[in-house]
Amino acid sequence: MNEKYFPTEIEERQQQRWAEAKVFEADVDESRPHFYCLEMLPYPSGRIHMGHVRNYSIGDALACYKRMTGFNVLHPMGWDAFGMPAENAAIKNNARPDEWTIENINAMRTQLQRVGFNYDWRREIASCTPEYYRWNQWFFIQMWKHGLLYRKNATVNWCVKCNTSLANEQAEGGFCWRHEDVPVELRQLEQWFIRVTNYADQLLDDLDTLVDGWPERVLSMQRNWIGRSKGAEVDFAIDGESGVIRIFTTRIDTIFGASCMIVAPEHSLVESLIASGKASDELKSFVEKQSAITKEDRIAEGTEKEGVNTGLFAINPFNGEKLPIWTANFVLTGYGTGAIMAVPAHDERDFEFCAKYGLSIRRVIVPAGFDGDVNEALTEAYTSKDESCIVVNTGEWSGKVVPEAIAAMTAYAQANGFGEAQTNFKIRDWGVSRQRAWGTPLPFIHCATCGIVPVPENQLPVELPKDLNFNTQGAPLAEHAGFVNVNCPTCGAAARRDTDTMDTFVDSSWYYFRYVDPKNTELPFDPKVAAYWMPVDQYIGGIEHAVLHLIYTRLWTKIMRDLGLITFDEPVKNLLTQGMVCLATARCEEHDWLNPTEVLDGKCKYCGRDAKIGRTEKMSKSKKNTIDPDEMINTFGADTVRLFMLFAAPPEKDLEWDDAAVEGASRYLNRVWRIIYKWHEKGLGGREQGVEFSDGARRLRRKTHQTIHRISNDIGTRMNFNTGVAALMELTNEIYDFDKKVDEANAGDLFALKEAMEALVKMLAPFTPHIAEELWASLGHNDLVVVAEWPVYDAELAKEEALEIPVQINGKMSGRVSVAPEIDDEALKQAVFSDERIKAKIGERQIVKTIVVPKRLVNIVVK
RNA sequence: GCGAAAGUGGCGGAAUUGGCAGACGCACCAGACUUAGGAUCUGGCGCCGUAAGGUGUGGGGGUUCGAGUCCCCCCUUUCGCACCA
Repeated sequence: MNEKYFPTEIEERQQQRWAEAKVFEADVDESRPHFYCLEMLPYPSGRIHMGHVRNYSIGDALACYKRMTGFNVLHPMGWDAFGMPAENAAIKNNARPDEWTIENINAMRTQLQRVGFNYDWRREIASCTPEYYRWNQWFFIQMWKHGLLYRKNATVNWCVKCNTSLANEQAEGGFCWRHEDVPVELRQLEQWFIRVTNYADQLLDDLDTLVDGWPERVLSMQRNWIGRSKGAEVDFAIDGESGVIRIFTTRIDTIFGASCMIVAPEHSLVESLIASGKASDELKSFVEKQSAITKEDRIAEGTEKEGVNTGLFAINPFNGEKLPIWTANFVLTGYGTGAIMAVPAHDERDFEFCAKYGLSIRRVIVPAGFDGDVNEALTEAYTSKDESCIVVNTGEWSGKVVPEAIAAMTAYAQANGFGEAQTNFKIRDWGVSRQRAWGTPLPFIHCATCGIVPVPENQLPVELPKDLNFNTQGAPLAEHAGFVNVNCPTCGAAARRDTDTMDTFVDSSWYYFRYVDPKNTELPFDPKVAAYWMPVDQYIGGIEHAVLHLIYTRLWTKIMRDLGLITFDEPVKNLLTQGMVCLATARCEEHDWLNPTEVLDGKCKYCGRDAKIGRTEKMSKSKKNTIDPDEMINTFGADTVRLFMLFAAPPEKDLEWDDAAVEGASRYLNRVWRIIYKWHEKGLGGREQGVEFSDGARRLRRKTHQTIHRISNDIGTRMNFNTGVAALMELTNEIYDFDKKVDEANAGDLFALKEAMEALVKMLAPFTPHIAEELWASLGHNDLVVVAEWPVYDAELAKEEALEIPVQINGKMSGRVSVAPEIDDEALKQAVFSDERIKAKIGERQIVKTIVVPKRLVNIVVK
């Protein structure tokens, strides 16, 4: 053992020992409980960043702890290796995307290995390999056969920077998910879709089974995204015309309050009015104007409601009333039927619109016990969602409470053939085609006679050609004759391969199923092996995937269940969304974003202008507020970096990088090293039975066992690594205290010291495995600490010898009494009332009552 | 606007069920050792006060013997959703 702690040297050595001993390799073993610890796989961009290090340090600590407490732990890592940057690099540098990607993977794997993460590298996967993506193709063919995949000409989101279409989830708020400043365009395109809407109900309802294991934030984001709304569709006949307007409403009970109908400017009714020349000039120009505005602008906050009367009338099927038909900007074509009935009395938007255009307002809902005038003019919409509200002015349904009226009126509409119950969702089918070349080819062939024909399964994978030409205006795949031209598998005639590729979110929808059986050539995975490991016990990753990856992967699980591969409904039992790694930003007028080292005394290093230190923000290359993990590891060692990240904040909170605190973490490890080095030199002797323990030794043993108890809870149950580290620091401080007064001739003292140090080193292993391993060897062990048995908690030894019971008078702290730990309430009371200090404080006052919280506190109420 | 989470020293954060507020660390202060220290060790460190003591978990009210924790109102911050019919 070296006197000084040299992290980089020991880290490499210990990593080698682990690799040689293959201790992180796990296989099916029915004799032990199993635990699947999973972290979101990285995109091989070239370098790992601090966000990765944090994410993986959390998972690594948990995996190590679980392994040490007897679990068979699956802890894999892989690469989300298809995607745009590789293709862009190919275009820019005339490189090959596969080579670019593999180089990056190799570099990043080396980096991850330098941090010393305990992965089973045998199970590594890269989604860009044919061995992997052939199963994407296989899944698509199964989905096609089951009617879960279809092709349709549709309006899709298009990002000009990505030069491809995007799924709705990837175009939230009208901007591309990869390019936050690039608004998406709409294009008409023939596309592949996965029938998500078949699963919308399940995706929503099953969220209820995740409430204990998933953050509420993610659940509510998914609920919002799925956006189920239950209501009814109702047909309104058009006065003097054939055909009907079908509307969607969640409040059919308010239909007697309808003042007008409003259709979207794109509605077929408006189109046909214009086509037949019956539209007014005002209507025509309004529609023209609206079609020039994007949906996002049209529904942006503060946009005034505008509309035009079409001149037509609709007949309310419930009461025969004639209602003018309007078109307006706030009615959208993409939701419901693109047409609504406007009920101004009970909807804020409708109120605003009808008030503006002087349309009548009729109240049809009142609160329970309402005793005012039903026909008195409302000054604002009455929108109470209270189920006890009563329907009025509504013919035979008047007097019913809202839920009953909705049920009865929906039934009436259905019975009379002009409506039916209907559930609407915001979530849309998943558009999975991408017009890019670096992705999984779609395994379909377009034949002039046979239509769309799946590639026969025994011909999978459909491999991506390696000799694509990226310097072309068109699509590289479509221009590759060898790829495109093929014979139809059914009729044998000349046909064309589909030249789109799959959304890369397909790859990540099921990658962790592949880890359980990564070499399988018959199926994506062996259902039996998956049944052993899955579902994932703990998944750890960023919040940014709340409605992207995390909804797709839930969908995929349900599809795989329906394909008979698995039997469970949800893939992930527990989800932890870790916070971001942040750092202060600095900005100079001349040189834009500055690295903190480029700022000297608040001035830009280059030009001397004031450099404003801004707020802390997520580390990003563009803001130049990044810290390179490799540099930090070179300076402090991987253990220090990991310790800092786990200690500085609870995992779900954002973490601000703090150089001083990193040094603090380093100082702590040096402190542990020093005390163990000292006793390594002196020798601690062997364990001896039947020794007498001094007060100090008993105290240290107590702390040791209390710490074992605490940290097991902190890591295993609460996943609060920060308090776990704090507990280890306390134990270390206690060891230092004891070290000052230890009697080297006393076997009990040496035993207590050794016990404390061994426990400390073991408990450090999940956080700082390298130094723990090195110190474990110094303490005379030949086995590996990262797979050693977790220290055993002895409740007897952890018990306090005396309790300091706080005493309150009228709820105010007034002193303490020291009593035996097994004291009963009566004896505790006596001890308190015989305490001179307490007696003096009570003085002449009369004791009203005394509250005793057993073994914790006494409160005396006096007056 | 709706919904959720949060607000504790100079800072990051503890306080597991309503029971000693501020664990642990950073920064800072004082001292020791040293040729030297950005090493190490010892001590201090919420605020007011020399002290005794008082006061204190965003603000106000409440429940309770007792509230950072529970309830009501308000303020602030962050996040999500937002003409969704």
